[in-house]
Amino acid sequence: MSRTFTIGQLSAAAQTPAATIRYYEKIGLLDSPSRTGSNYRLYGSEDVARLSFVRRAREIGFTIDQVRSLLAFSENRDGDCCAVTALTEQHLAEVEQKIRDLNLLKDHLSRLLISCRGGRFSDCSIIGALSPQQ
Amino acid sequence: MSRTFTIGQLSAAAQTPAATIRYYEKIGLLDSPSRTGSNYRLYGSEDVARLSFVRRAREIGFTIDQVRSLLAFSENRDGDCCAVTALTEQHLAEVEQKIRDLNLLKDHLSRLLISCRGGRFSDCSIIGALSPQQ
DNA sequence: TATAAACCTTGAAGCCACTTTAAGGTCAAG
DNA sequence: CTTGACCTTAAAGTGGCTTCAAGGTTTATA
Repeated sequence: MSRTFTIGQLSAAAQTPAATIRYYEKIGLLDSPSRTGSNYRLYGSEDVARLSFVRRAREIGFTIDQVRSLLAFSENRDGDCCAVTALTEQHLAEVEQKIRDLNLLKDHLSRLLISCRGGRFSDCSIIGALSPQQ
Repeated sequence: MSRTFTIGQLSAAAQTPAATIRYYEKIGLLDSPSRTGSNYRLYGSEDVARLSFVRRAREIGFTIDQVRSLLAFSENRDGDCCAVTALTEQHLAEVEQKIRDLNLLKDHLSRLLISCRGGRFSDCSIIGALSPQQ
């Protein structure tokens, strides 16, 4: 027989704030747990596993909707793994695009800083670069 | 004498949706403009310049609060440029941190994809990596 | 001149993924 | 028996907008 957890214990076990757990329940990402006589939420070990899964997927940047899909996939052990691979590939492509965008931005900011030789605002090349018609 | 702009014309001139212009006015990033007899907002060329400045600063990732500071700096032509440089350096540091984080994430996702050889969900190494106690 | 299309107005709600606040009820330790 | 740590809920706040609903105005066309 498995032990039970209050929301605070689940929070500690799955490294997730209690408010976030309630939020996940509210949006239907986690099932409503049973309650004690005094209306406290009461979880089991399987809830720790499920929430840890959610937390890890979120940590590596999947959206809530993607996590919903991943959870569904993970609970249908006979399905084909391709759907998971496709989701992950799509996510990877988005991450790579973000990296490209941020590298362009980084170069832009670096160039702005190099061009700036100090002095007054009226001479500031950063302000100048943001101002129109220059 | 400079020409006037309706919100739609300002929107086109500064490449910013009208709803965003109203939002910027609401949060005090842009001044309330004068109005026509029929209560339409009426802008001048200086508003095009100011909004273009805001749009460019936002495009390179400054927060609204940072843009507020940059605007204040740019209108005080006698001040010292260091404040602008400091803001830009701080922003650059944040961008560089994000790039590092995303590169770690990218490597993590790539490794997950390489390890996945297809098959059923029960064999899926991606699902496995997200599940606890593995 | 009628009318339709394209503009403008406001306030409020929606987006994402939470976090924080307010105002309480419950439980274990000293 | 009271203090403090836990739990409950609903609602509002975060950032930076976008979208919606329900109107009023102006311009182009038939």
